[in-house]
Parts: sequence; structure tokens; C-alpha cells
Amino acid sequence: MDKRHDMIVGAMSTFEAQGFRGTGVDAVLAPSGASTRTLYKHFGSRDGLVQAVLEQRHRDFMEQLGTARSDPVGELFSALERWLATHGSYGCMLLRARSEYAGANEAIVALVRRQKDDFNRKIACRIRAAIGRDDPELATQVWLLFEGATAAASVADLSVVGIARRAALALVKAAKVHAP
Amino acid sequence: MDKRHDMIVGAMSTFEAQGFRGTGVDAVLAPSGASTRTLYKHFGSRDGLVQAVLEQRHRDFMEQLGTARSDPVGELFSALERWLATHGSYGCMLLRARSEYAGANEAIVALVRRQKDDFNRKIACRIRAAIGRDDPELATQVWLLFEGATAAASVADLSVVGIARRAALALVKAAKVHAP
DNA sequence: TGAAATGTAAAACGATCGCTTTACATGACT
DNA sequence: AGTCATGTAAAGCGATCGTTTTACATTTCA
Repeated sequence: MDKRHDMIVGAMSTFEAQGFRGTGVDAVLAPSGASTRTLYKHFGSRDGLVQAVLEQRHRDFMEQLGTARSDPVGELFSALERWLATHGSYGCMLLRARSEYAGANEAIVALVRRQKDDFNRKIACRIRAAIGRDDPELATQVWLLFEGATAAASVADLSVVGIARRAALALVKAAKVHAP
Repeated sequence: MDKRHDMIVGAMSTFEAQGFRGTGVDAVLAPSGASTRTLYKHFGSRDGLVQAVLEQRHRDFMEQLGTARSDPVGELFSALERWLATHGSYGCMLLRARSEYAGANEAIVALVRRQKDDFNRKIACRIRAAIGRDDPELATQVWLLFEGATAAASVADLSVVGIARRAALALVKAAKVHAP
């Protein structure tokens, strides 16, 4: 049962650096040292492993965000900066998978959509903690800054995350002043 | 010389819908009806065609943005909405190519970085037109909203573009009030 | 007219793909 | 002790990959 996790972790780092469709199973299994036989025993297919990797990825990411505390929105971006510093900036793995498997594996496309909905619920929660009420448009704006910073960091330096953070906090502050 | 352009246009729509690495040359050439022989005569390799597609894409996109007029920043997002409505929402093709060819074709990675720098210069120009001075941080924030909306539209509906636009205009307005 | 340029159609190249199979090693648990 | 689960190693499956090649049709223009 431990090997399964090793394969997921190893495959995740390979997919991260090389993309999904352009990488063969041998390269995907190399980091964990697993044989192809074990791959098909555990996951049924290459795409099955990809799905497992994406599910693990989303769990890791959501966990790592922590819970809202003194600065619910700002800490969202602190978490992103920490994540990118340790994992590297390659763009959002979930969206990358979605775009590579569009028209080839609808289960993966649907999975990513659900994961992004999940993430949006978390952001809405942080907004409520920050301004004391729901504000769907503000939540979406913070989401866009978050996704924008994630994408931009792959072609610019990590300072874009702090810049996104200040934009988000400015929008939150403006929403806090004005009545609903 | 016309066939070359047909191949680029046809390949672009195939890459857009199916991604880059997961699509064979036959599928890429199908829309233009060109033979593989013509492909290698014009572009030397499959990757050569990919590069030509990306260059054409960037040109099309930058042209379509038009020139700053009454609302330099807001019109950036109007243009994005128009673009996504006609081309479909699959995420930024340039960033998608970058992430698929990372570790496999450094020329493509470098090309996309240059294209994004180019786009950032255009945004900085719009910011100057809007507030009468340079503001690099504000320009980056508008860029992040733009990239965020482009990415988000692939998993949410097109209304995210209007929401990004309002965030951008709010940030610009705040920058216009306060002194540098 | 006739050679050069530009195109399609189709077969075939070796390499690699995702996947299956056979054979064998290791521990764990009743 | 012996079975069962879990693993590696390695050969091989047919299919498909990017690319090259051969053969032939068409336009262009000196």
C-alpha cells in the first residue's frame, strides 16, 4: 500500500516538469522505481495514474492552504508563494492536465472542474471571514488574481505573487468600506 | 505560399482543441488537407510547425487588441471577451505550449517568454495612457487579472472576464487618485 | 515547349508508445 | 511450513509516432 503512494509522488514530479502527454510510462515510473506491472495492477491504466496524481495534488494543495486566521485572504497568497518556492513554478498542474486531455479524456476534464469549484468555495469562505458577508464577485476576483499569479510565475519571477496579494487586499479593503 | 498559411491556421485550431503533444501530425494536417511531405518541406519538423503556429497566434492576438482609445485598460478586457467568444476558452495557447514542451524544446519555452514580455509592454503602455504615468506594479496586477481570466474561463463561464475587468478598473481608479 | 516549383497520395522507415505476459524474488500471516 | 499478496525484471504485443521516400499531377514562366 506504500508503493502506490510512492508511484503517485514520483509520477507527480515527472508530470510537473515534463507535462502529461509527452511523457512515457517508463519516465513516469522511474522516480519510484516501480515496474509497469505494478502500475497496471494499481491503476489499471496510465490515465488511471494521472487521475490519482491529480486527486493527490488537489488534496496536498488544499491542505497546505491551512485555515483562515488573522488575514484570511493575504494568507492565501502567502501559501501560494510558499508552494511555488518549494514545488517550482510550472503553472497549475490541474489546468495543465485539463488542457492536455481535452477531447481525449473527459473524466479528467470533469475532475479538474470539480476541483476548481472546490477551491472557489474555499476562497468564498475566506472572503466571508474577511468582510463579514458573502461577496461572490470579490471572491471571483481574488480567484482570478490567484490563478493569474500561478500562471504568470511560470514566465516571470516569484514576485508576482506578492503583487497579486496586494491587489487582492486592496479589493477586499474597498469592499469592506462600502456597504453591500 | 498560401498553403503554408492554411497549414498554420488549420494546425492552430487542432492544437487549440486537443493540445500539442497528444496530437499526431495526421490530425494536425487534416484541416488544411496538406500532406506530410508539404509539412516537412515548409517547416522542417513537427516542432517547426508548432513554432510557426505560436508566432502566428501571438501576432493575431496582439493585433486584435487594437490601440488604446477612450478606455485603455477596460478595452483590454473587452478584447479578451471578444477573443474567447470567437475562439473558445481553452486557456492561453502560448502558456499551454510552454508547459507541454518544458524539458523537451527550449526554443519554444524561450519564444513564449519573449511573447509574454511583449504583451506586458503593451499593458504598461495602456496604464500610462490611463493614469498619465508609469506604474509597473499596477501593470503587473492588470496582467495577472488578464491571465487569470483567460485560465479561469476554461473551467468557468465567460462572465469572469467582465469581473476581471471591473477589478482592473477599480485598481486603476485607486492609482489615479493617490499620488505616485 | 519544357524545365522548375509546388502540390497530393501512399507506402514504408525505425523508434517509441501503452499495455500484457511470463518468470521469479521477497515477506507476512495463519 | 506453506500460501498469498506484493513486488521486480524483461521480453514482447500491436498500434502509432515523426519522418523519409517514391511516384505522379498541377501550375508557372522563360
